[in-house]
Amino acid sequence: MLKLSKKTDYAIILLCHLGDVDAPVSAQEIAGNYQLPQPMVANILKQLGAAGLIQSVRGQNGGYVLARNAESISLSDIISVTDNPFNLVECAHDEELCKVHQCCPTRQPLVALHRSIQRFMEDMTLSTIISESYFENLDAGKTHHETTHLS
Amino acid sequence: MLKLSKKTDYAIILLCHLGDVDAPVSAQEIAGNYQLPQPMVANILKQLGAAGLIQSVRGQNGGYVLARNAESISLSDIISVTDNPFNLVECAHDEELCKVHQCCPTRQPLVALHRSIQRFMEDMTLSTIISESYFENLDAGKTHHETTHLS
DNA sequence: TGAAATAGTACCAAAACAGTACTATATTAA
DNA sequence: TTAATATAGTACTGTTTTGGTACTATTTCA
Repeated sequence: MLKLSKKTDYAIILLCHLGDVDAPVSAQEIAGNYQLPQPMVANILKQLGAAGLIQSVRGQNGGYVLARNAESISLSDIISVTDNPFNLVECAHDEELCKVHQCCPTRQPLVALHRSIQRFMEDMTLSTIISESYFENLDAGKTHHETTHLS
Repeated sequence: MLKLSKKTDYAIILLCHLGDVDAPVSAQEIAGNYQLPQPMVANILKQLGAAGLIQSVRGQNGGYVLARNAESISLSDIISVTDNPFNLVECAHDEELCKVHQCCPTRQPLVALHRSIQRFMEDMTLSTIISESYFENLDAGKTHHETTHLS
């Protein structure tokens, strides 16, 4: 299915939060703040830490901080941690087939789609996401969330 | 996971094939031609037929034909049949939350990504796919499929 | 020393995916 | 008219992925 996993969805929220704060933020704190399942949040933060997107501070008053500035973290970076590395199609029909018959018709155009999405996700940085969500929040009172669901 | 289902992958192949031929083509014929599982192919063709993308001809010497010309069938059309209708994110964290706290930071930028992909898939028609795959096949002998896998 | 945090790992249930099976019906050709 | 070859409809199943949990160890600070 062509959609982001919840893990990715959550990860973006977590990172946005970290991008707004300077002091280390704990998993519990974020989970409470956004009403997300605490163990899930903890797990995702662990993963993001292991991937080097955020830095951990252990011990009491510990938590996580962004490891780099928000401009240098792309949506693509995030997705490769929480989803698998992005692959629109992973040549389903094996290469043998391609040799027997003509090469599968799907590859060329789907590679184009893949690249287009890939570029978009590389250009979209965490700082962009944060600033755009800021605009969103400004008139949140007016719009009243009618547009919450996509498509 | 952000990838196309095999069903969609197959569907594109099937439709490309139908776009190249005038006479009705049977499920068995296509399955044999591309070494795809015959019942799967049959099922996908059934779905594509029910969705009105292709037309069925029953009985001996029957099969399927494109119901419209290849220019008017978009990748988006195909995906909405074989995958669910495209939804990059389906607001995970429920609306209650949005009212309590600020609206989730993910929506705005992900809607942008969603729209971008959506447009791409609407602009990409079956005829485009077929012609691009034709170029691909021309030098299939030279390239020898080293670029078969994405990313 | 105890509380609060991350680190690591392993587990589990539910959903989606990929593929199969079976029965019914339509069409054509011998 | 009958057998063969198609689609039509529906339901089933095994495997993988997803979403989420649990548990133990380790680090740090008060």
